[in-house]
Amino acid sequence: MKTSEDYFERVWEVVARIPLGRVTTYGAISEHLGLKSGARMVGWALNKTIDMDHKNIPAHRVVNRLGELSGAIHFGHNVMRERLLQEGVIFKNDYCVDLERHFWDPSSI
DNA sequence: CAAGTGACTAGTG
DNA sequence: CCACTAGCCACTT
Repeated sequence: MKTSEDYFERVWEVVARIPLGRVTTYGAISEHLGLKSGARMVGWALNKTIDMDHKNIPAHRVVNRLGELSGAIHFGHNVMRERLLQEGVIFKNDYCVDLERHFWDPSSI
């Protein structure tokens, strides 16, 4: 628990910096944090977020590399989608956002 | 302690 | 973009 705790905090810090109406990917976050293949751990961190009621963390702005709302399973389908729609995110279909248009690079801050 | 699981990704065809 | 493989690491069983 202790080793991953710092990592979780870092993830939350990055996710909290995602501008409104923008999205990023698990891989981009993990890479920005220096982990070569920690994409799965990013998911874990966000899952913890829900458990702890970290609603300050806009986890709905994190999607997989294809722009799919892979997190909607744990978020509640409609919730994640509606939240993104409310922020003006364009969807390619019900389960996939337009990543080309809304992608935000964590390193660009 | 071994094997399975998961909000993943990159490489290859 | 699809299908398949391998790598990844914390956590659960």
